Amino acid sequence: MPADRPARSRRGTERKGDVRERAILDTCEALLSQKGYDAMTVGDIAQGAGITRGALYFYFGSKPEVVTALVARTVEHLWERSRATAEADDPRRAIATAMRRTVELWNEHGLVMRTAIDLSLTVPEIGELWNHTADLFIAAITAVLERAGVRAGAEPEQAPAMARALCWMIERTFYHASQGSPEVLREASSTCEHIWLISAGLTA
Amino acid sequence: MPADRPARSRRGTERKGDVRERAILDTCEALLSQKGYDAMTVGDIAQGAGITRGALYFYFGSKPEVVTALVARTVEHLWERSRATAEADDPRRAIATAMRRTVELWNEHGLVMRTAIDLSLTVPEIGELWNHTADLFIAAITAVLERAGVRAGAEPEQAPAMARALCWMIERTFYHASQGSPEVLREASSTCEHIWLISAGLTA
DNA sequence: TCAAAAATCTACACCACGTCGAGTTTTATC
DNA sequence: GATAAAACTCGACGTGGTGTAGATTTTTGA
Repeated sequence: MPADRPARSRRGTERKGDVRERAILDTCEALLSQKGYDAMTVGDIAQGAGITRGALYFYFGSKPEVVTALVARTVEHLWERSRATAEADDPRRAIATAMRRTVELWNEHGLVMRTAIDLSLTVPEIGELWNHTADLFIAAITAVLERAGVRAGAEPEQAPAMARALCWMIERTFYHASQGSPEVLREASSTCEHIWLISAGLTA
Repeated sequence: MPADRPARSRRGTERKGDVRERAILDTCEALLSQKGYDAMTVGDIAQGAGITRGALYFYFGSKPEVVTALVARTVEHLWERSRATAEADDPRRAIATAMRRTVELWNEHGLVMRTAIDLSLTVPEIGELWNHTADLFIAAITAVLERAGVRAGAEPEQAPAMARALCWMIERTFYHASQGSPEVLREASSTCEHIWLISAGLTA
């Protein structure tokens, strides 16, 4: 999306509203970590962004829409960073770097990712966003598994189904671990990596 | 909890309110499946149970409390059924029966379990209930892993940590699969069982 | 400079929540 | 089977958050 700046002239054509919009999203993220989703009121967000409630409704139609935009922003960042992941030839190496990348992502964006997961059911748009993201990861895991010799195919014991289960394992494990210290997160990552390796038939 | 009936005389000392309370919980469960948690209003529940909002607040202090009670009721049922699980000597057999049991549980109580998971963050009481349940399963998985030869100990590649990751994998996989057909659920179960077996070193 | 578009504000109506106090029914006791 | 206590029910109220409407000010671009 940030690719279609028509480059009006040179000079960033930065509308005033663009700045506000970013401020709203930033405030939303901050409040999300302080009070959580439902304790956080639209008035809080507006106040934090330096405007009134009324003004906020000029930018977003509702509270969930604000959060959806925040999730979209974050998820886009995820896609950027994960584009070239897991392309190493050696499956072991691919798995190792994928997990390292994952730890980084959860360290940076854990909060938003957790709220995305939490709201996936109640806010359909967020659900789609997150499912799409998951599908990308599942595809990547599938590729690694197949390169490691796991049979392709739709049966429950073949690569895609296993990749799906592994993806959910990683999601949920990091969801919990990212609420603790970075230490905890790294250990959780080790465990996931270990199970992934074994599942790929790369038993040490 | 249903164990401490003082057995006033013989004859069930069934207070009128007990019936109402059950009606409220049943209505809550029904509405939960129809409209979801936040669409469902306290007035709806009361109406469904044949009383007014005011009367409902005699039984429960708030909407989340109603749902918490519903989760508690269901979770208690889970504990009942899972008490004697995974006690078979042969790990393979233990894993197989555990997964079969899990499929049954999610088929029967999938809805409530999903909402319990969804509300774990926002309603602390539900979070505790669910975490406790998860801990039981993790302990059971740990036992099986160790009986299968996986090293005990707190390191990320030893039994308890692996059991935790496997538990989250199963939780999340069933969470998603239980929204689809029983067919889907059984396939998901197969995949989980397969990964669990491999992780236990019982590669077919 | 000036008109259109963008941004902001205040005020309002709405809905759901949870509380209160006053009533009615059920239960236990003599 | 009368009666006091408890269990239960109701309608009305206050509160707080949501989203909308219309008037008003600021920014933009020609």
